[in-house]
Amino acid sequence: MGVTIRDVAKAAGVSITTVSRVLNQYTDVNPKTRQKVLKVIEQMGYQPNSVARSLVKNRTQTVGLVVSDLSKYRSGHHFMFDVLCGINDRAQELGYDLVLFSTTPTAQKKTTYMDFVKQRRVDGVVMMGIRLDDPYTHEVVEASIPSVLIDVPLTSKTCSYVMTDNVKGAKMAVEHLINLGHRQIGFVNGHDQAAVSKERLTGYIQALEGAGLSYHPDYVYYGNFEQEDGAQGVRCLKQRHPEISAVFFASDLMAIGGIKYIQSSGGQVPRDLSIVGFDDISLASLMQPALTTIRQMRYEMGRAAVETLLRMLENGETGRGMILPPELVLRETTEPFAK
Amino acid sequence: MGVTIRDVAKAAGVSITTVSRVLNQYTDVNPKTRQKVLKVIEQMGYQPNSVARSLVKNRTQTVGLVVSDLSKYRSGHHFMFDVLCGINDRAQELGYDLVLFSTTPTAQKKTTYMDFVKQRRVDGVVMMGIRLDDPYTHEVVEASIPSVLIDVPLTSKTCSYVMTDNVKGAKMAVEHLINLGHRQIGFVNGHDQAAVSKERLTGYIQALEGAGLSYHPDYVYYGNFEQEDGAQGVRCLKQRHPEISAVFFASDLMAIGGIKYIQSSGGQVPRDLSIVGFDDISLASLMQPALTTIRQMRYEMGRAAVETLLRMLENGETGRGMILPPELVLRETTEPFAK
DNA sequence: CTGTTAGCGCTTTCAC
DNA sequence: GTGAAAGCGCTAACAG
Repeated sequence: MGVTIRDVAKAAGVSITTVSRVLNQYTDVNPKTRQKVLKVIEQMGYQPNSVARSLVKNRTQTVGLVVSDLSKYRSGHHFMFDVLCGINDRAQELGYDLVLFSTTPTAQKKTTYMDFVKQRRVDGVVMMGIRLDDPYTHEVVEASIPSVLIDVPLTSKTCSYVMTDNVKGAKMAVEHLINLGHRQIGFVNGHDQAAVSKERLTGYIQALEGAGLSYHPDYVYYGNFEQEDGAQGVRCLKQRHPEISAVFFASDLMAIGGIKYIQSSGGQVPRDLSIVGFDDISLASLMQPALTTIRQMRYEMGRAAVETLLRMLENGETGRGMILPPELVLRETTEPFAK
Repeated sequence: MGVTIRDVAKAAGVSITTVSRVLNQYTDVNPKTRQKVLKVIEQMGYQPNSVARSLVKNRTQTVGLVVSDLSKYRSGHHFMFDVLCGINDRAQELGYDLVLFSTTPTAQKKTTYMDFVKQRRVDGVVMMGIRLDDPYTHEVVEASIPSVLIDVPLTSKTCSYVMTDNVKGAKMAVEHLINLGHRQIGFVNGHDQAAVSKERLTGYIQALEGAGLSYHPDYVYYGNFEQEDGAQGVRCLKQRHPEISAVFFASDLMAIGGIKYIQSSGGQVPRDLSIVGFDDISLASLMQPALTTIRQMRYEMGRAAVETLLRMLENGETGRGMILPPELVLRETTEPFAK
């Protein structure tokens, strides 16, 4: 069915080597021969078989995107999708294909990360959605194949990472609240096996201390980035500490949960509680009231990940961290503290 | 670096043929030999090289997902992401890998659909986000490799499609409005090169006629599924036909644009205009007021697409259409018509 | 500048 | 039951 390099060679009256040469842009080919071959290729609609090429070159021009349980991110977590778009776009631009690999939790096939890499022979990997205590995590960092982690600040010779400056982001959020006059500020964080949670907590504390306020561990609630966790968080916090006048959430989804909770119990945002989220998902600006939040450059994170990966791959660069700046987006869910 | 079948054979004291046999679950292998080989494989951490395997078998165990300009769907169009998750999950379950192929509009690399398929040797393809007038469209339908189209009702021997029953969905939406007493019902449709737009228009007309109402082509506005198109649509419709009391939108995003427009011009939904959307994206339920809409089973569409594809691929089934049911989700943006 | 040759790692006849 | 050998489509020395 498919036309091979041999067919082209025969039709052009040259050896397959010569065809291979023009295919691979070698310069030592007689211009006339090149033209002839090119013409035949065109006519026959020949496309080199990348599988064969991969086999001999031992490179697939493919990067793997490993996500633990992609489907988990369906409802609302558009973080993943935007990063994915960035990865896909940049990979395409640089001539690489993207293959998805998501570990299904159901039917926990023991296809480990390394199995995937070894079998599919991807040239490099970017991972997201993994936790610090994930068994994969260290497998990747130690692996010989280049990798880039999204939101996990670990490096090795072959492993880089890309993440937002979460300390700064959290700090900006909380300082904004402080500037508005709030003094009792709660924090609904993500689970503690996410690197970002640790960083955001640090930022929260730094902002507090920078303003001479003391840090109450009891003002922090740990959720799982989901909407219901946000509702839970506000409920617990307000119940135990009615004096809290503002809450910072480690994700927009949780912030929305928090807002919905306040509203459903007869309150209003920001009148009864000032709220700042994190991410700036598209929902944030569409909400009523529109959510004040810390924007992450998701698409750019994806692009940067591929960029970094290919630099390790093609230039032999060594692993390093890359930090993207957050941005405070002022909208309608915060207002000055009114005693 | 990598351990090959030859290494395993040597270590196990058998020929590579035998190793290949146990790898491929052939039965004509002495149980003892099999055990020995298996043990060596385990010890050496051997993983068969799927590239080599693909070359000789001329099958890659890979399906391609072709999307025209994936990034376009970033803000708000979570339709794509959910379908993608479905595709990914089902493909994984069935032992196939997913490779993404999105055509970047910028730098319109002339890498056509067929080039991709021929080069990467994917076994089959699912396409989404393509238009009827897209050059790809017919290339795919006619191709020898199996394909499944999402939302484009075209079949051939090797081409199937999966889509929601859009006629019925639109009909349900409009009938709901009619039952509420509305008589002057506008329709903000998608662009007319989308198959779904045609179907939804049909449903709209059918509902009208079924209730003995007449169809005014002038009550239909054509947008591009984006938020701003919805705003535009309502503006035009209300301006030219102030008597319109309800509008059906061909996407939630447009419906939201419509709602925002009404609100920003001092009106209220549903008091001043009843609204029904289409899709049921996560935003819909989170909006204020929450959006009444027609739900599409996006994740299931993705799964069904892969299912169908693999049936063509592995059982030689011939192309066919698959229709998934829509569902009316009642929320807060519609109310009885009050003269 | 061009052709010959030897693999890349695997599956698959075909003998034994 | 098992092995030898051919070959998938291509690239990469190495000659000429």
